[in-house]
Amino acid sequence: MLQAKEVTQILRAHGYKVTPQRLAVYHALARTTAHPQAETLYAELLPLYPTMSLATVYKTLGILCEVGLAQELNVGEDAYRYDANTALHPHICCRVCGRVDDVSGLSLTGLQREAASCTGYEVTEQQVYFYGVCPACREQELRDEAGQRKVH
Amino acid sequence: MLQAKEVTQILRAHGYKVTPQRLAVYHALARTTAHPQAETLYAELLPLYPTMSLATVYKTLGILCEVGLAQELNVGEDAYRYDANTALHPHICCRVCGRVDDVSGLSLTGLQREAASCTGYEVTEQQVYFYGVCPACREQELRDEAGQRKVH
DNA sequence: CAATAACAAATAACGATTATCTATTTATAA
DNA sequence: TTATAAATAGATAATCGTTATTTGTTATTG
Repeated sequence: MLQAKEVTQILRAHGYKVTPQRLAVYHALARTTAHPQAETLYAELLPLYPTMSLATVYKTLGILCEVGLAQELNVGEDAYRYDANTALHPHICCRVCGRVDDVSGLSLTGLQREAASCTGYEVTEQQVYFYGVCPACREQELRDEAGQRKVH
Repeated sequence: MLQAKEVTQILRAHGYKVTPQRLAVYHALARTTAHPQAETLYAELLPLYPTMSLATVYKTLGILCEVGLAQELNVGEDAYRYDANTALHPHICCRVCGRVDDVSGLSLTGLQREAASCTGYEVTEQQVYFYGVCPACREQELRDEAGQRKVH
């Protein structure tokens, strides 16, 4: 998570003005690893910035992605998610509760090179998404099964 | 690409009726490797089935995904793409022309196991997307650069 | 201090997808 | 084959995430 000073520098370097709203969106995003949607960030910021509009959140997120302070995720929901961690790393999404977590400790740079040689593309980016059931939901499922067995 | 008879069996086995429209959507999708959007399939089918509506295409694609005859892709566009090849394989998307190709010859099963052990999730699916510039667009870019040099 | 440009907020617009409703078609068994 | 019940297709409208537009405000520069 970058400091306000660094964020300011980066925005200015790309010709964008620095406003309290923009810093607030960045810090709300950088403070969490929950990969929120625009709507979630908006709801979180509204108490602090009662005049902020959802359109401003979207526009700011677009700018943050453009200048390399965030990345956009799409796990197949109806809405985008955002991540202030722009390092190359996979994400994993729980099919039960919908949470999205980072996956750290997988080396993916080899994949990119392989993909380039398979396809003839010049490969510049990649996104890796896993889907399954998170630990909390797995436990819940085990509890549910146990409960059902008692009923029978 | 499965034959109509097999598709019929699979749909019936899942309790769905088999209609000319459903077979047509499946075959239009299975015939191509371009990973079309619903709109594209609709435009392709309209001359053959003048009464078909876009809603029917969407509903049919949803059913095909549910019964395992297709999968849904999302490379970050505003619309979903669909693929009748349901085997686990990555996709690669050209940032210039937007085309989406299959990547074959990458082994991904190890990744899934690694992700499970990193996160504690039970991992059931994955999607791998690469982004870059396709061979055709790379050539075009080279030609454009050559042209610019002449002008100077 | 004036002039200019960029901005935030509000609103409307847009477009992909889904829900609803009705007439039609399919599957099934007599 | 044909009658019947259930499921479907198509038309239409609705929904919702996202983007464009407009207008008044703020910040910056000379």
